[in-house]
Amino acid sequence: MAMPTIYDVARHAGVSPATVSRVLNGRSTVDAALRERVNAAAQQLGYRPNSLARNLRRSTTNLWAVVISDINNPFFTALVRGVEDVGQGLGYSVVLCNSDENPDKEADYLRALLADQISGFIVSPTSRTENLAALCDAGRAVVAIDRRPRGIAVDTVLVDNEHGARQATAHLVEQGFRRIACITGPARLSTASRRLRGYRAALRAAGITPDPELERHADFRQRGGYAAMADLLAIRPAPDAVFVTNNLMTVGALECLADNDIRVPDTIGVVGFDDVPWATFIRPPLSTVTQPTYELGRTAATLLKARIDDPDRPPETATLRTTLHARASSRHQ
Amino acid sequence: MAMPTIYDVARHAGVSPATVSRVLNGRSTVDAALRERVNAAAQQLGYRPNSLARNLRRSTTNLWAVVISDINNPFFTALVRGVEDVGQGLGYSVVLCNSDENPDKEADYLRALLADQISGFIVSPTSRTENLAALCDAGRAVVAIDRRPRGIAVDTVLVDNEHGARQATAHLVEQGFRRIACITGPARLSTASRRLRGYRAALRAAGITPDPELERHADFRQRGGYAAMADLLAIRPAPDAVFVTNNLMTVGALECLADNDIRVPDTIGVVGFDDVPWATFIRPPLSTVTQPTYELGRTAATLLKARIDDPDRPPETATLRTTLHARASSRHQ
DNA sequence: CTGTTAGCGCGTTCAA
DNA sequence: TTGAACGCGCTAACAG
Repeated sequence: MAMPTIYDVARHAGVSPATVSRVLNGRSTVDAALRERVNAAAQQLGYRPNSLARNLRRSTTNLWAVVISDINNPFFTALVRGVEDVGQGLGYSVVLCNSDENPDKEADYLRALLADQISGFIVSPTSRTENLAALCDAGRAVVAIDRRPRGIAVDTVLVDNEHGARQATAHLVEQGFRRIACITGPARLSTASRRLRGYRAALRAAGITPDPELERHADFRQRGGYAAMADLLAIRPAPDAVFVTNNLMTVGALECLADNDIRVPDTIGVVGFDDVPWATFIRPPLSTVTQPTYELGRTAATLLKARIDDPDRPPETATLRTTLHARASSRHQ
Repeated sequence: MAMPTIYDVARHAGVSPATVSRVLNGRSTVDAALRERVNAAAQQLGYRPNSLARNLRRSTTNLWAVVISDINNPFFTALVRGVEDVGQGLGYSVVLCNSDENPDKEADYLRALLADQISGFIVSPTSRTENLAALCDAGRAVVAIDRRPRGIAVDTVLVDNEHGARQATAHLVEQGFRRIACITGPARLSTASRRLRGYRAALRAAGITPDPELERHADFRQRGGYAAMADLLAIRPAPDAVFVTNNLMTVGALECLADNDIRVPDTIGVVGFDDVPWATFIRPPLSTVTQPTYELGRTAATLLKARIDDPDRPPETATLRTTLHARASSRHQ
């Protein structure tokens, strides 16, 4: 029942363990006949190299860690899928950790993972960048995703948040909305501030002065979106449209509007950020700015692999584009 | 920059590596003064045991693998969260694999993971149970989740699918619907067949003979739900209600109804299975049968730990209850 | 091109 | 109670 070792295979094939190792890793060239015998023996015994031993020897693992800040957010899980697909293809397994946007939790995870000889990290960093810096100092391959870590040179994968927010807001302006509100995330996160900046830029470009009263910082979660929307509804004169800068807060905002029997888009036009599966079948269908989520994950994985293969390459930032899907929720009557 | 080893700590504390090991694992009793010195040295050096070496020596890992069949399904990701929370608390890391409902892919993963010395498996098994059986034969701790693996004794965590389906269907009957259709999953999956069975049982209990024409087997995904719904709409006389047995297919069914301008619940009443974040704010709010998803994960993790601690305990099946949330989508006019 | 040897870092014998 | 020595399974040196 015990798994066969490389010695079993060697004995079975009448060669030395080193030769088996060479055949299995294809590092060095081995005589065709021997190679054949080794492969046959391995096959026959159902041999699989013990990755613990292999990794101890190589002092690295075939593990990648993805540390995201909200496992309940489909944006992050979709992204992880992109990472996994690339990672699997390259022989890596992926472990997923949920920092919950908590720098201490993030620090704990990273410290533990550091000891686990994890070979690569993909992190959506919390505001505190020391954690990430510590990883880099320890010489680990690191890619930041979704947010730009401040003051530290590391491979990074982002979307053009400012552009996406500008698209969304300009679309609302075009439709004829004038008092456009914005619900964005915590100011300390680059995603939140960039999207807010894009929103403001689009307004200015249309000759509208951004009104601070119409801007709300919430928590990127459903509850926060709900509260911010409720808050905005109390303003007089009321906003006639709202741009919500992530998926979960959009759920909350829509829930709030429904609870208050406010008609979309008649009373308030809505554009959300991120894709949601129900965008097309709710009534009215929801206008969204979508991120290439899966592609973000793939890109991060690719960058990570490049970093692992060449630790000295200059850090790179990949910026992907968002797409505006204009639907009925933002149609001006 | 290299991480300190147990030898470094030993030298620093003026003891032997064996003593350090003993202190750190608390197996054997060590003189208090020495223990103190060792702890101080470890602390000071920032020592973390190399889990590769430790695990090679112990020939096990601190890794759990969760093999689910659809990573795009929030049901599974929520479940994984429950597993992770318990696992982390016990010192395990969790790797996530996506079998995509493909027995071959499942087999590949499990074979690979077997070689990785993974200490515990939580699997939502595809129809083919040999894969699971192989794991058990190899003496690994295994818990099946969501589906009942046929012909193999293994710890299992389920919900009472039949009960949940009966609840949903009985509720529709109570509301006055009479031609109630059911869109369920692939017949080979116990979840799909149990839910179908519960649906039929509820109809019979109400004196309605189940009509095979109103039963559809789809793929538990959005597209399949859409197609099945379209299919049902062509039937004459048309169904006046539909029970959809998972979240993704419910999205598809609702999308189909919206595309055809069919009013819910006026023309067709709808009850879905699984919770969805948008259930309450779409119009009409969606009636659902929800599973205690997170709790399912926690339960599986707890069972897994028990199995690891005592490989000889008799296999156990935990069955959790569903909850019916009756909302406007199933209100008879 | 192949075999022998050593050691990755740890936990666990066995003596003392 | 403590330390010395060994080996988990593998791969990278080094010889041959």
